[in-house]
Amino acid sequence: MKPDEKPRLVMRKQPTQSRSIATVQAILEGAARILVEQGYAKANTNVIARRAGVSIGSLYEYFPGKEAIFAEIRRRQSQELYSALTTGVNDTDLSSSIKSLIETHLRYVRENLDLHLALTRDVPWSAIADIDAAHTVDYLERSQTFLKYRSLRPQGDPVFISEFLMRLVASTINDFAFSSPEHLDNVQLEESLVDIVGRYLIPDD
Amino acid sequence: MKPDEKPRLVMRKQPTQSRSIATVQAILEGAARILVEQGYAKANTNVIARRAGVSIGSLYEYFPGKEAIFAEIRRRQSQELYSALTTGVNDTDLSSSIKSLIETHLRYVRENLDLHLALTRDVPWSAIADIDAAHTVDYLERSQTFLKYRSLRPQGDPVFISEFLMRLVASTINDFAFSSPEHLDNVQLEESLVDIVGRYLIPDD
DNA sequence: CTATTATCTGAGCATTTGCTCAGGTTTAAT
DNA sequence: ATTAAACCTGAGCAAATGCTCAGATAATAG
Repeated sequence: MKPDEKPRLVMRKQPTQSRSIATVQAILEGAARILVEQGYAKANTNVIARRAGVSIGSLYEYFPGKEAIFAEIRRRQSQELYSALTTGVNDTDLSSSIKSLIETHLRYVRENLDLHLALTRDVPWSAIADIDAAHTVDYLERSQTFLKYRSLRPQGDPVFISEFLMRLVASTINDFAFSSPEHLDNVQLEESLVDIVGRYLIPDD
Repeated sequence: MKPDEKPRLVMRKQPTQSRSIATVQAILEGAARILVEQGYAKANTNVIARRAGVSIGSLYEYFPGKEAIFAEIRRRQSQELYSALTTGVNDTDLSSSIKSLIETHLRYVRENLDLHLALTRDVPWSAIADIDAAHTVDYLERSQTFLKYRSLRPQGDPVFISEFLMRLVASTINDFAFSSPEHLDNVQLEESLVDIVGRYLIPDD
């Protein structure tokens, strides 16, 4: 029997009144600002509270520490991306679904560049480890059922192929955002991604 | 005239005697251990020094702070990977060079998994931002001259295509290491990468 | 109107972390 | 052997950070 440790990455309680919802919102926005402008190291709870225009006591009312704040920010961002990706997929046209996924992902990264970069660069893995996991699983299942019943060029496990392509697209976009953000607006990037995935997946007929 | 700030990411001085070289080595190894086992947040200078069996004073003799220690670790790791990648490339056979790059990169990540993950996950961007830059530039130049004088299927800027593929391969491997390390030993991963890149690049003849 | 619950405040103590410095030891040079 | 330079030590202070708690204010319920 472990003396069950207190969770350090989830909110202590959910705000119910509109006043407190605003408070939490202010904290999250303040934290995001500090993160983008000063980096994770300088984003301590006192600084966040001041920037949010909220007392330090209120902050600890809802969050057990700064990790939990950024975990929550990440959760919301992740949810937003996932929703966007999901809506673009239709179950009948493979090519157009691929194109839509890449387009949507690129657009999302462009539109949230600063926060997206700061979150993935600076916030320690331990704080955001399992957050995307649920979405990823969900996402994988979708794309798997999608691919499984189609005859595709590459031989081998469709489950793996599905994961492989998903990670390839996402990580390539992230890497460009990281190291070469000027290319996010370069049409070549989108075209190349669509091209390489399409060519890999679809038989030459 | 800026009051030129002291660099916070480079070693204060190079050790010359064998004794001090060993000290620095111990510090780097201790730091790497702590990083892997406890994470960046818990790796403060006092802990690192104790783990390295070195006094805190000695640590500050060589490093201005913990960021510099991990920057140095990163520099050495990056150098190792870059050397490995470079040797595998020959200037005549495109297919075999691609295969070699992918193989080498995968082997490197497999063999340094824990440290590699900890470095990219936990160590803040600010500490390792420009370290890979030099290598990347170098690397890009090589692959560009390599591709530029060859007729390739994809139309468009060969400079971009070169960067695109480099980032695609590297980031996909890293992403699997991150989120799906069990697949690093899966032959499908290597095969798929070789397949997708080869098919993208090389005309159907 | 009263009681209860939710929310907010910020001074301030405890803990952690960063880092120096005065003094000691080892190595190299002459 | 003597001196100089390189190297090491760790107590301990300054600064940063984490977090609580006693008490105030606002919303809601009965």
